Amino acid sequence: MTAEKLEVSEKLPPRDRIIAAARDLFYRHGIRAVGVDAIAEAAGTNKMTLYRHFDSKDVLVAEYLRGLAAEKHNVWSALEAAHPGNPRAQLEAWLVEAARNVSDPKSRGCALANAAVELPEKGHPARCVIEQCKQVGRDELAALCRRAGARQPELLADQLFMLLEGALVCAQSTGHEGPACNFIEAGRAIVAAHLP
Amino acid sequence: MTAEKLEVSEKLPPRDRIIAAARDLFYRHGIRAVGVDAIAEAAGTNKMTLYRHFDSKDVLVAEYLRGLAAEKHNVWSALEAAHPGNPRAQLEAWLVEAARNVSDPKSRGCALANAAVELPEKGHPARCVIEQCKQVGRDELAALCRRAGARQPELLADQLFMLLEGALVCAQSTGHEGPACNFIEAGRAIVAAHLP
DNA sequence: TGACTATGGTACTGACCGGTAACACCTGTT
DNA sequence: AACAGGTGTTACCGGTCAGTACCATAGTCA
Repeated sequence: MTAEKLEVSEKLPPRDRIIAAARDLFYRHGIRAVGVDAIAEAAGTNKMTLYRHFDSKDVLVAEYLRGLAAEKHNVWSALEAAHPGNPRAQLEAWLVEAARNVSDPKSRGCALANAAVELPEKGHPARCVIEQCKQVGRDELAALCRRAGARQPELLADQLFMLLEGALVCAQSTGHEGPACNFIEAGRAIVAAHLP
Repeated sequence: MTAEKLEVSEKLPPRDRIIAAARDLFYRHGIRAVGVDAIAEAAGTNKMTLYRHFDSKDVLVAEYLRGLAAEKHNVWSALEAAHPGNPRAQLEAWLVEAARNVSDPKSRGCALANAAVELPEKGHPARCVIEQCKQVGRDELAALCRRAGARQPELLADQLFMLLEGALVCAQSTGHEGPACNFIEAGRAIVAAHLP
């Protein structure tokens, strides 16, 4: 854990470097396992500067998750841009992209879901970020399923959503050679069963 | 976190009380969030007695998970006993039992999967317990799917396994009113698509 | 009675945690 | 030259963590 050298671009302002370091360390080792000292060191700065930008570790965690949620939100417009007016192709592309995440050997699951496991306290500032991001993701997926002509778009979206979350957590428990490697095949079968 | 009173049967030997307290606290608050002092206090004993029975916190964690894994293993014989010679009914009963876990408001997901999220270090003594338990569970489920006459029993088992893991983690992220409440409907649809 | 074992109680160590105080520096602006 | 704001550095605080030393007690068996 010590001497985590700064792999972060030097020219960025300290706040951005801290966020980048937090992303890396929180994701790889877990939120509770990483101290603010380690983050500051990996960011090439120190604890004082960190606390000048974030009131506490908890709000840094929330900010870290907010950044990830914002990036996830961009996925939907990217899908529309890649296959304009073709929701079925967008759904297939969503499956492919999700499978890529699942099978990535560096993957350690969904950072939001992992944070929900690590931070069960009801009032933690990160929890509203988690819940809102997951809710938005499911609703976007349901809208896509509806545009694709699914007979029960809400049910299809829930099935795919649970399948993806399950694949990501399976990859952490049983490794990437377990049930997770059947993710895309399972997803395609579910989609096919819902489309006329 | 302080003054977690001992809800543990008094007459059990200290080792059993410690395991029982660890189960409760580790599951509710997370493994890294609970110290050995809190476990000893909740067990009605003290830290010294705890360390006389467990070499370290890490082996206590492994023992805690081993106990859960052993209980999970009993589920399969219970299913066979409840519906002898009727694998399709066993599969439906498995779904019902899983849905009961998913929708339980006290549920905080699968303790094994949560531990895998909290303990990413490769050499942790808990990791082999987690991997073995999950592997056995999936294989038992696949065997049941085969007995039930599924056309692709391995694929069906992986689908159901991922669906369950996903439902459990969804319940922690988006609450029990999110996609998780469609678990049993989703599971039945998947099963129906695989049975002739 | 005496000896042995398991347990309880207290106090401690050394490390680490989140968070803060005080001060030096550097850079740009005017 | 004077100032101001953001940054770096060091040291510190109180608390908690995992783990241990030491001793007192209770029960059990001989």
